[in-house]
Amino acid sequence: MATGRHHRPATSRSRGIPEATVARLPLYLRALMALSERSVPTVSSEELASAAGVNSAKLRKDFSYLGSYGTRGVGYDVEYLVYQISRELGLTQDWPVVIVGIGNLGAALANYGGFASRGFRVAALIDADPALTGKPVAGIPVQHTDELETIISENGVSIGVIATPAGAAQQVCDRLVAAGITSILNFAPTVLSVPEGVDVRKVDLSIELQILAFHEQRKAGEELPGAEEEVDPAPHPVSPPAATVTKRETKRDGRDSNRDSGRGTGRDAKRPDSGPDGDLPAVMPA
Amino acid sequence: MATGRHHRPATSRSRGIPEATVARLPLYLRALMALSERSVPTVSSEELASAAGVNSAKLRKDFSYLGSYGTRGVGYDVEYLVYQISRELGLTQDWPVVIVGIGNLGAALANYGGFASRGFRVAALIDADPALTGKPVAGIPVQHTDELETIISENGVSIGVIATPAGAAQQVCDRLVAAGITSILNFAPTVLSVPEGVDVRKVDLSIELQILAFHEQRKAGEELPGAEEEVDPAPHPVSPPAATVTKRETKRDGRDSNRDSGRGTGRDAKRPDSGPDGDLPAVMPA
DNA sequence: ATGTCTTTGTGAACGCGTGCACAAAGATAC
DNA sequence: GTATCTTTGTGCACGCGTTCACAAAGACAT
Repeated sequence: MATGRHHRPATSRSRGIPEATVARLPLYLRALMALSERSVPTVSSEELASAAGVNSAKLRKDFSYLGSYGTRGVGYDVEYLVYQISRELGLTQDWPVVIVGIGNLGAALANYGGFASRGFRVAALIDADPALTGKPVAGIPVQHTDELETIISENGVSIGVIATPAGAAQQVCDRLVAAGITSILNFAPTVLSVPEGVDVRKVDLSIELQILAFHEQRKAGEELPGAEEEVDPAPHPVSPPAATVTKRETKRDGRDSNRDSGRGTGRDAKRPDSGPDGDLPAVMPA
Repeated sequence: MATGRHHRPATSRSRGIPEATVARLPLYLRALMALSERSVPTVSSEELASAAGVNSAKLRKDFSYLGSYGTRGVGYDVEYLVYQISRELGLTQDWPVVIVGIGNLGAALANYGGFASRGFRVAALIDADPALTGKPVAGIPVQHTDELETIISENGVSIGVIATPAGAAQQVCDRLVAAGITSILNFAPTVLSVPEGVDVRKVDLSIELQILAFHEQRKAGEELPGAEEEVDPAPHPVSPPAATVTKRETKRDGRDSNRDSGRGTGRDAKRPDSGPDGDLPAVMPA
């Protein structure tokens, strides 16, 4: 309970630009700036789309939300479009950013070049470790967490980056929000709860890898024509699952369950009680 | 167009688990392991959902794709569910991973604890800089790029992490794929093109910040009822886009040669100046 | 001018994802 | 056994996002 709203009305009803489109604008902008760098005057939707790795129809529709900035029969003026997208994204103004948690990751972020390239500027580095205080990272001296509120209000910071351990993230988040931050980029592997009106985006290495692993496993399974899937047929020769849990016995041990007949949709999956296919024991087996 | 396929059929038609669900499974798993740590035997969809920061109906529907693992009137068995999700994600097996590009970010990733926690294991660190070769990072000696193919084939690596500068990413990507990698996590700010069958997920700090900036700008605009917003009312005195780069050569590679000489007139830029909708005509202010 | 050619902008159809709301299933009490 | 209560599993509807396909718009040629 009390978990903060995770998202806005999602409709972005104010100016009617779909979220999915907003998420792609930076991609287009990057491609356009590369073209600009090479002094290319105009691009067609087809060219730009392939440079950005998207479908050309999608790109045109995305741009249509911004207005009609193209010329039929010719394409889009690169410089003009760069400016329009930059303005739409709010990149024509300066965005001071604070990074909280200057460990390996925080330091890497501070050093990241692409940071300052656009309108973003690292206003301060903050860490709870007194040993770090004053030490320069990426040319910026680390400040102690005690200064957090002061730094944010004095610099008018509205975007914060959390690169702390998971345990400290929610606490840091709360302080950031209380201090006036309204946008957070979270690198800690935790679900942050924030009041309405505060945006949170998360970057989670572990989750990304797990998603890749899922697809990887599926690929490996399909590879073989033999219809092996569902219940893992092959006992893994690798180490048993790192179940560090090993807690007390599950009092509800008789959990056999079973695999229903695949896609149970269409008919309510009758769950054959005490199925004959004794699947797996209650907890992480070998 | 030669540009690689961007995505799969997106439907994951093989086993019918929606992509959106797969992306949430790691979230559930994390919440479940926290519960397991505290020896909680069962959870309701409501509790687990709030811990994972999602809607309970969504969670139930997600789990329904995996099978019927709950008990009505009670909830879900934590240990059992941990195992089921782990298995579904392929986390019951060992996934060796290589990290290419051991700069600030690559080193931070190598040191990242959550990496090895699950089935993932850093099999090797690879960098093109000879000065780094042999130096241990996070306890693992960096190996030179020359060894890339050998490392991957000998260790049976199928997942690669790219943490190189943008310029090197595609090249590294091509070598990884040629060596047998079929899943890539890309931290370089570039669109990678890969052959079909290879999965790419990207993590892009700059894009995330730009998305936040967009919302931040919108918030600031709505804040004041009748204040500044919309298109900036003060259009810049029109100055030709030729500002920064005045090159004009259209010698772009073939395929558009049909109208090469045509638009060469010095002041060709004549796009929607003073367009019908009366928006601003200006361009990027340098 | 008229015609042809290229490329945009968008209406419309479709599919996926989300959330509601409720019947079904099991636990628990009696 | 029956009744009640809790919580799952899912049918259904709705809205967002993607894609197709084409008319409209402008450039260019004659």
